[in-house]
Amino acid sequence: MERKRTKSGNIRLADVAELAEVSLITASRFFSNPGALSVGKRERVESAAKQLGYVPNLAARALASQRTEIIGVLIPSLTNSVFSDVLRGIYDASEGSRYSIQLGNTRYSILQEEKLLRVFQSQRPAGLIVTGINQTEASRAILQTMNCPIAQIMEIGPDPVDMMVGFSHYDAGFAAASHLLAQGFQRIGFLGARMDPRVQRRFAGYVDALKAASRFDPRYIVTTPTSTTVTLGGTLFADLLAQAPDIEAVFCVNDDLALGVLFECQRRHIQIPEQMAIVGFNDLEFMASAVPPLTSVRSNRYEMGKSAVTMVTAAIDGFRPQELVVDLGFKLMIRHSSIARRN
Amino acid sequence: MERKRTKSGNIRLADVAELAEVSLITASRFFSNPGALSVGKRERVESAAKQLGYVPNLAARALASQRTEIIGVLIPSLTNSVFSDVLRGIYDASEGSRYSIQLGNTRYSILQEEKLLRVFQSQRPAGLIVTGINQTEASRAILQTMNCPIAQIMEIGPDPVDMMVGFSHYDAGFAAASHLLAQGFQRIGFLGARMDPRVQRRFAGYVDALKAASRFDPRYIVTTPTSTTVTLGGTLFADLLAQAPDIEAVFCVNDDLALGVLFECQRRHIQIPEQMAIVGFNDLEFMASAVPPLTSVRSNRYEMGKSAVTMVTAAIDGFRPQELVVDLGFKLMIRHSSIARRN
DNA sequence: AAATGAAATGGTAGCGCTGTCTTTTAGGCC
DNA sequence: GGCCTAAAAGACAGCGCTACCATTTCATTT
Repeated sequence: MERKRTKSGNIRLADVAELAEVSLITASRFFSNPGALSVGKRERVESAAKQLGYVPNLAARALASQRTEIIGVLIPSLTNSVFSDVLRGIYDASEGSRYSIQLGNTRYSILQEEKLLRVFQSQRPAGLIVTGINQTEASRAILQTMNCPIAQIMEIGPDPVDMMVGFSHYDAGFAAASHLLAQGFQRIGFLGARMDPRVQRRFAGYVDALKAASRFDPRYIVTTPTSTTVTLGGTLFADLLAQAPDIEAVFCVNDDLALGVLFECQRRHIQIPEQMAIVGFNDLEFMASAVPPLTSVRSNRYEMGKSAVTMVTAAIDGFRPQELVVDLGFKLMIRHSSIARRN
Repeated sequence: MERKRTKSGNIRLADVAELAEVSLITASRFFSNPGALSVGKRERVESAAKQLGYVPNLAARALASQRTEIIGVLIPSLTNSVFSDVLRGIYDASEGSRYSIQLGNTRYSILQEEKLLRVFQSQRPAGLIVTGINQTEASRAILQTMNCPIAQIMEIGPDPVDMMVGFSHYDAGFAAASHLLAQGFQRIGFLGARMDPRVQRRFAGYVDALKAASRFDPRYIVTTPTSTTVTLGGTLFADLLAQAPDIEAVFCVNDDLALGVLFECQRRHIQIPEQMAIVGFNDLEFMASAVPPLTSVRSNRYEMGKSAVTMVTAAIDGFRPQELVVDLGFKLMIRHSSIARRN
């Protein structure tokens, strides 16, 4: 594989064109629209590029064409497995397209989100995916000026910036609490950690469900701004038991907390569901194989990521979806941990 | 905020320079080396940029300067929480620097890795982080030509492409098995899933430890190429029990499998550790709060990501680390699940 | 006051590619 | 064979920025 030395030492498209004995622009077309070349030239360019080991320069392409093939993605956490699933959907969908993903981690801070948005601005992304509907005023302003399709994911709400894919966390929280009420539980606790906007809406759903049944009591609620762990689930549950020993059931705002509660119950020899019902949120894989299997609220996280990319890429290509707001819903996975003792 | 209309409709550095009444290059320097400007001009450029809402164009910058501030990262999985931790380290470290991360998901395929490497080539990244030491020949060749600092992470081994941060999975597997042997367990099973190169090296460590103690028996081994889940842990354990009912202990190649084994034992009323000892791998957070707490091998995943970025960025800036291969080690976290019944 | 050198500023030429428009060639029809 | 149309190929300018080198400014030294 002999190397042509050019001024800069890099192999440029011009070198390929020269070797293939075609014009620069014809070589360029080979990469953007090979069908436009005659068979002979197509083959010549192809073999010349291969022979020289030509690698296109994306920066030059972006500058000349005034567009990129980058989709910026902003998520609040990398460790939370909820977002791993969303990301997997995003990366899976992007692989089928010509777009690549630029990921930013906001760590649940809307200020960090704003900062990352400014970085994205410099990249001129072709599309954008952001988490949630609680952006700062400045972030909203930036989004408005970015002039590219934008999807807000994880939840749906009023006043979308552009497109939305998610579900109602309020409804999901309401459904979880209602399920426990329907099973005949009366004193239903709430365990919450890292009270981000979506968690708070689940909480609001829980509160309203209990109030509607005249079962609401602030003594049943334990929350902390700390981030979630399994161990924390045990700790919070211990706090809840201390402040409301008569508690019958507990709705955990995510599955890690629920697992922590399960372990704490095992430690204290509390029977599930006979002495304590448990409902989690997200329906991570382990919930179904726990002993006993734990009830949870399943959301279509993978689908959410995938749809977001599909919608954004379609919009980039000029096919804006009919429905700009897509509700992917949720499903209450009722398992042994929340089946009524009486009823 | 009035807008200057230029030919392209975008605000360019030239517009900022014009408004600030300085030359183009002075405006450019404001962003690359503000200290080189006199106070007066610095302020004029700053306010002009702000007034116009100027956003630098990274593609143009990359093209003109012939370098980028992108660090490419290739990992095999987004759902495996091992890599979430590594990624968190990577993103945390990158935030302190001026570099941004471009992430690729290889899904444990070295062919996919090769493909993504070609994509990265087009971006001309300033540095690269790849997972493991098992690349294809072609991938190695690409890495060689990329002419930027490269860190291989997760494990260490012979023949580094450039730099390495990790630990010996063989030693860790050997240590886990040795611990069980030292506790007096004689029939020690192995549960493995998604047998990637690192898992296989852990397995080799287990095999050699048992062979050294003359305790090796292939009947004690159950593996599957399927990807890991908690549920799978239970299933594999059931298979192991079926083919070797006299098993006393089990070394699980990761913590999800170990949790599955725990649940399966609970289901079958098998006492841990009296009737069955369990050792996991990775030491995910839940291991310590399980009932009983589960023994595992802790690796410094977050540190691994962080160090990799630190080493790569230092190398980009011309400060190649003294030690090109960094062994971050591992730590056997001995908990109740593997404490000997006799001894 | 002249000489010196460092700091501050500017001019110019690309970086590698694609959009736009123009020219050439090939193909189809009477 | 001549004419028309479409396909294929090319010329050229310029995307927005920085590297490189040249020039100006100004404080300091003799």
